[in-house]
Amino acid sequence: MDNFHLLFSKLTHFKEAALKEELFAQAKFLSFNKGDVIVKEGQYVRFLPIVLSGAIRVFQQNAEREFSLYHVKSGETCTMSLAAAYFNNKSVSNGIVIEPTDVLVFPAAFITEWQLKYPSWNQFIITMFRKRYDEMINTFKGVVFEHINVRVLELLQRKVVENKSNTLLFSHQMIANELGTTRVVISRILKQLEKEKKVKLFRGYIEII
Amino acid sequence: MDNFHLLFSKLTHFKEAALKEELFAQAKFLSFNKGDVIVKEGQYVRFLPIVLSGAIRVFQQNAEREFSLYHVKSGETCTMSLAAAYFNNKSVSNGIVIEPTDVLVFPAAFITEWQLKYPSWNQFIITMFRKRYDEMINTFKGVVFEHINVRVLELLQRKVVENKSNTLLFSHQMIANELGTTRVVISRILKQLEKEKKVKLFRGYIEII
DNA sequence: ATCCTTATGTATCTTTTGATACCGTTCTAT
DNA sequence: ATAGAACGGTATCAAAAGATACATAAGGAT
Repeated sequence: MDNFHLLFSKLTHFKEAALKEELFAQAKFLSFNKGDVIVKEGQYVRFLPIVLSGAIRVFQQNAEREFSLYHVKSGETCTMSLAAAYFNNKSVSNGIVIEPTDVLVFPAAFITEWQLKYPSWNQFIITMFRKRYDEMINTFKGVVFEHINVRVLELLQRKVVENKSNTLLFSHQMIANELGTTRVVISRILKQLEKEKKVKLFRGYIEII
Repeated sequence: MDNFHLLFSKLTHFKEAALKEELFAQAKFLSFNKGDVIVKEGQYVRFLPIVLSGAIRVFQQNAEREFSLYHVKSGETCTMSLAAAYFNNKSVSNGIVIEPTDVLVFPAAFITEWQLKYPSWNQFIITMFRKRYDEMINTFKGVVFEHINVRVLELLQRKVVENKSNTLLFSHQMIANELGTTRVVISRILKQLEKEKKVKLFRGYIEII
């Protein structure tokens, strides 16, 4: 299978032959490693990324803490970049690669152009906005209405489904960064969950029961 | 000034003459009173609202609490409705009118159709998505990184700017509902702010100093 | 005037979360 | 092998927020 078909086997949203050709013609392929910074809050965004494989974590931070807004996975784009790139504006969030990741990037100008020309591109954009809204509102609800212990357990259960595995390669610090709290708090809660026979703790990973 | 021009004096985003005509042809005018429910979480959304005057509060709730995501004001639309209406899906939030409000509503089908035909409509849609993201992320940051006393003061200061007045007609309960906490907590914090000479408290309103 | 609702003030107690500190263990790089 | 970093456990104390209860006052309706 050549690159063209490999690419579109992962990007099933796009229907129009002309769109596919344009996508292929304009795309730059980029590969990133774990820890690479894609964008920092305050930086200008001039390119729209679409993830082919791997994952990017989009998060907010202050001096002591971080919390995740969402993860961008295969076939998805980052609506924060989209909203910024469209107006040649600054990013309001940070994006960092959390596993080896292949990305396509497109110059921002095409976002609008293709929206007007290709219904499936437009649908892709709106679908992404919708998906991120849903994710953010759920996170929001968690933060406002739930205690951290509940949020930790829900996060773990969600990841079990996503990863199709009961063993999650998370350090306590990573969980703290997802949820906007500190490592000590997470360790305390995980220990309690272990007492309740809901998880088993190991160095560098957690088993959900 | 006839209705047509009155309408578009408030909706300055829309440039194309043909779009204006279509908007006018397809729109239904609706008037709401304070307290009217526009949409409830879980309801299907089949129409896109654009506010002409007044304001709609979009919020989440559980058994005991509420918190606001954003307010939809003159010239704006609700991106939550947009995302839902586009896919003929259910609303993930609640919308309630907080002052007498005039609204235009359009059948959902036109959202896409006009996006493909009219660049200024498309820009309007993306602008709204961007604006709501910014608002939600700021709220988000507040919830995760700031204590409630800071969030209360920031809310009041923001409203002073928005309303162009140092006197805000807010009850303590309203502030609690904005921020996702309880009346008692807000009363306690406001009293503290009063001691610090940052506000003056009255029945039914607050003066910001 | 009387009753009812809404708004606010405040005290008390509990729970949750945060901050700090210190420890031992495991892994990695040299 | 050894040093240093990353990881996790836990104790102690402080602060923030929540829950509950009760009181007073203002405003509206009849």
